[in-house]
Amino acid sequence: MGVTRDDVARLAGVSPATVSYVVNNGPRPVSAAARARVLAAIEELGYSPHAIARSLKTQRTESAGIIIADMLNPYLASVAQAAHDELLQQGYSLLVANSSESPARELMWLKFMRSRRVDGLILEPTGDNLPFLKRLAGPGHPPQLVLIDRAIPELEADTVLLDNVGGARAAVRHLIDLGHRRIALLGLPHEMSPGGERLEGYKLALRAAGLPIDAALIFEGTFVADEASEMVSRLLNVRPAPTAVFASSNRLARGVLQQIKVRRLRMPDDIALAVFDDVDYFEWMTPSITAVEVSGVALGQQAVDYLHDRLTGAYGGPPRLLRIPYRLHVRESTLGMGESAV
Amino acid sequence: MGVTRDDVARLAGVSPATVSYVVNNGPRPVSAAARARVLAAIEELGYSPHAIARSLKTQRTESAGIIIADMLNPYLASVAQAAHDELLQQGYSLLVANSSESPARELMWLKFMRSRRVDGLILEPTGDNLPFLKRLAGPGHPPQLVLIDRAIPELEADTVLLDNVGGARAAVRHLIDLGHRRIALLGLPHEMSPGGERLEGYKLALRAAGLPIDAALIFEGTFVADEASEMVSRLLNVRPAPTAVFASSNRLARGVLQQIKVRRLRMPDDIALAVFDDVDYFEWMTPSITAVEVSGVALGQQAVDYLHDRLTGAYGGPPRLLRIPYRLHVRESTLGMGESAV
DNA sequence: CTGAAAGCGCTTACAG
DNA sequence: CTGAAAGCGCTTACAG
Repeated sequence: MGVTRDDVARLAGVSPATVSYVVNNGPRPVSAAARARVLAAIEELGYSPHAIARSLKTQRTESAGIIIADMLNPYLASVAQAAHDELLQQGYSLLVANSSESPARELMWLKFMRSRRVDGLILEPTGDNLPFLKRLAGPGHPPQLVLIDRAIPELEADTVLLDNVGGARAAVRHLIDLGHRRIALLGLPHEMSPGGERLEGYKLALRAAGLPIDAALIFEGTFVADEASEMVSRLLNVRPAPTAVFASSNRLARGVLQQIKVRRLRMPDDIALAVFDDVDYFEWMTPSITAVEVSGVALGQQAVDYLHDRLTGAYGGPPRLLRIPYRLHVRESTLGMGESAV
Repeated sequence: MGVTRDDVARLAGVSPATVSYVVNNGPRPVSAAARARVLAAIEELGYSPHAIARSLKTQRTESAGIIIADMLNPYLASVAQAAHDELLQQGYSLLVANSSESPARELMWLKFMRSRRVDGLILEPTGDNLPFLKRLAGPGHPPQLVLIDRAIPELEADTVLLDNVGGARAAVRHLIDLGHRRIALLGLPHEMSPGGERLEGYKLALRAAGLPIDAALIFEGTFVADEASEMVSRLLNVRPAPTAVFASSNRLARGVLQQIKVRRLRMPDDIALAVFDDVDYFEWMTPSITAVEVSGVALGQQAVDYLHDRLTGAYGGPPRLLRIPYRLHVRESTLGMGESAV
């Protein structure tokens, strides 16, 4: 706006320092008379303190960044939203960025966040850029790094993950309990921790039931939505045919729904479906979709809490790791319409 | 990180100014030898230019803000994502904030964005805070304001809206063409432009067909999702019963799906449904849902283009207003399963 | 092609 | 309770 602290000081007839003390409510007292004159001058001029200049002096920006793969994914959107709300409570703002699963873009954003001197950084890592991250996340100096969703064991950083193994195992066990013996896995890339761990949960459930692990039923997908449908198409053509599918993400589930529609199949009679990651619509679709719910809100809040502990010095110990629990919602896509408890 | 331009200058054996000229590639030439020494020193020290300090001097932050009602709404998420991507192209970062439909929270964010000196601000306004916005959006000084989704005629600002009237009219006309005579409207708050305009489109379609406008069939909702289901419940109890519903938002549509599920109704036989705002799942549900698609991506990009024009001085004229066109996707929730063209 | 220096708008120790 | 002043890390006109 062009109006600075000095303008306010001049109009109020005090020193610039006094204006600062009024604006910041401290750290030293200001007489009631001077305060009143300053506040009146601020009002009259429409003065807005320059947060950028303040940051330069204080060496804190009161801001955090979050880099996620895709804010259109409702799960990640809820993580970002929760982080946003939680940070707001603590007086921080949030810079949201999309890596789009691209390591190059991730690196660009990492550099950007560093140049903007964010106090904290929440990262859903692509898995690359390890050397850069190691330098960035050195202890003591900002930004304070918290990893979410995907583990990077080589990095000394607080991490919040999902209980991928538990959730996948529970979903597949549920399918087995219903009598399914040929259960296909629609997986995320196995080399990343969510993909690998959901695959592991799938295998554990089969093994526990004494069922064979058939490589022909295991499909490894990418994050690209369009590929899902084609992959499901191949999956449905396997013989003997699978009677159930466990989809490792809501994106992959969409591919299943798409093929079911195109082929005019019925759930669960022709094929049963269970999904990792619940979406609002799953509950109100017909048939409703059985899904493992993992709270993006809980994950986002936890990440901010970890950040906050470090930033305030409330915690200074070794890296922490926490897993957000899952909840299995059994619905009509596995149970059938008649038995539904809606 | 603590390492500053002066550290680099010292190690490279040049003046601090020369470091700046290398980092910024100008505005004056640097000898190849000096450049090489500077680059080596930057690499060795891990120097990261301090964007905050730079902003203070240049008076530009190369950042923009967006304040939307709710980033969990897939439509608004796509707007934010598109704005993010478009700004990225132009070297800007984006600060995302949620007003949650709260004027107080909106005001807080407006002040925050101003104090952070964002160059541009994209706002989906709650409708309040007009005096503050008027001062904020004075011509010439930052932040440059662009309104989205909701008009505020009293404000001199570029605005990007949806073709609410056209989209609603097309959907209701489609229902009329199928023979429906009692069509209920599930509306957004009428006093805001999207709610009012979608209501107007509904009325226009009825009038054009010579049908009466029955106040008993018009429901005015809020943005709270939970209320939708209860409102739909009342709607379905109107006698004579409506044979079709036009839902003015994806949130409201969820309430319809919920009641349809609870009451075990069939679409479109018991009740037909058309929705303003398409959601990915609508296409793959059974029955698939007829919806008016409005591109959040187009809206986000257009908002950024408006911003960019102003920021670069490419446009300096009077406020502009643009409406994003709609597209009606006719699906099974109105057409029936047999006739579907999937 | 290069350096010394002013200044962006603040905070806060120093001195009264 | 208050003011004058140093300094945060940069950019860029000024002078050579």
